[in-house]
Amino acid sequence: MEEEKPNTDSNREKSREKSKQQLLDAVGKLLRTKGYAALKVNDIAATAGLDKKLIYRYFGSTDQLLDDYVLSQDFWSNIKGDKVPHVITDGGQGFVKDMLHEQFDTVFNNKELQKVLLWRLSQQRSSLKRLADEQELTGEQLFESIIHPHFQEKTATFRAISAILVSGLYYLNMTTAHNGSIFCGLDMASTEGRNEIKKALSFLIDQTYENL
Amino acid sequence: MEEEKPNTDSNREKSREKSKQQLLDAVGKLLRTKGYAALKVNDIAATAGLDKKLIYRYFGSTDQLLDDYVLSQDFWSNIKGDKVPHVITDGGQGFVKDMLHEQFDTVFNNKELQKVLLWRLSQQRSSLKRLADEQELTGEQLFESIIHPHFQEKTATFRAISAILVSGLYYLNMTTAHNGSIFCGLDMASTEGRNEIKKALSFLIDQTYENL
DNA sequence: ATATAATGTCACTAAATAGTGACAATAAAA
DNA sequence: TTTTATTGTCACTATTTAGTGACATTATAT
Repeated sequence: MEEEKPNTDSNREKSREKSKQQLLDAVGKLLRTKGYAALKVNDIAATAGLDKKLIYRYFGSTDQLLDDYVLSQDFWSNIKGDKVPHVITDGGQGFVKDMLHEQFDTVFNNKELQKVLLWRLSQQRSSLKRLADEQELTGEQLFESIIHPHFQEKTATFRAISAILVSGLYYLNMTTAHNGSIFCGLDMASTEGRNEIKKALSFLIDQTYENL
Repeated sequence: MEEEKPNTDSNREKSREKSKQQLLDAVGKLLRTKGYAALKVNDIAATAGLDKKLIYRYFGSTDQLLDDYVLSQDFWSNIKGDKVPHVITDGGQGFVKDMLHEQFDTVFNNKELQKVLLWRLSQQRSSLKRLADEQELTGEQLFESIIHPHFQEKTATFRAISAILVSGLYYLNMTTAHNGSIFCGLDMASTEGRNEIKKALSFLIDQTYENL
């Protein structure tokens, strides 16, 4: 029977925690390098250099290990809303622009995040759903504290614009990672191509703030 | 040895072609209902009501059957550039808007297309790559014949804007199909939510034509 | 020192999966 | 009618996969 142990500092406890961590790390490594489809018990155990039996003993099931992994990571730490400036005089225009640019680069540079986005589109999994829900919550705070005061009854349209832009960033980066990197004639793997996207983002946000 | 047969109208030929078609249809059905990950020989054969041996005999391999399937479909028929009006007086503003709206609805209503988009993001497969390349070609004609004459040296930015909008439509529809359907607080499965997206698309395109 | 309980290893089962060889049934050709 | 070639069926192999029971090893408690 698996029971919660008091967190003594015994060798056994350390050993157990080390093994658990090795297994969680193996999940991350496989996810980054081969994607969610490669997350199979045998491979995870092999990658961790441990016996798969331990997965069942420590996590109950492969599914639980995967959920534990997802919940243990903070994929959005770079993006989260805790960077909201305290004083906002432009209705959030500068902040939103910066956030989108940063999000675009973060997803580009974070292979694991890309794989998670794809995973989330491909499989039903409660922990991934929860990720999405948490993101929605963070976004909601933003809309309520910054966007709504500025755009008032136009907030819904601003939401739609945000939805399109954010989704666009996700998809473009996923496409780049896997297929050829040309989209609408722009090379999404090149600095020039990506700068065009950033220019476009800035333009669209500026237009929205000026004319919505 | 598999050799090309003259297209006689013999019973054998008909039988063979019927079986091949049943197998191709089974691929489509599985793709629509369960996604690309469910495209396994045993399941395809079972869905077709035929022996899997025939897959190898008629297509050489499962891979080849899948490629044949992809190439046999015209996923973009609803969207293709053959709807370009002959006389354009607004630099394509109306046409581009209509196209995006239509594309948004088409992807939403076409489960198979959604699965193909996901497949394309998830696996390397020459036939899928070719799909993407063909789409690029169609787009290129549009950019050269309509967009460039109007936007001139700003064409690259317009490309970037298109890239963002089109990707956004793809991702939003994929997200809707699989996860919860709330994105940026809008319900992408509801008419209201989708209308907000369309309003936003129109707004962004109009702004681009007026102020880029 | 001995007993107990936990970690970790190994060999196994069972199911799913891809692919193939042998052969029956039958259409077309001789 | 006999021969030939093709369609379609079936049983089989080999591999991969998830999961488990038995047991050795070792740390902790008595």
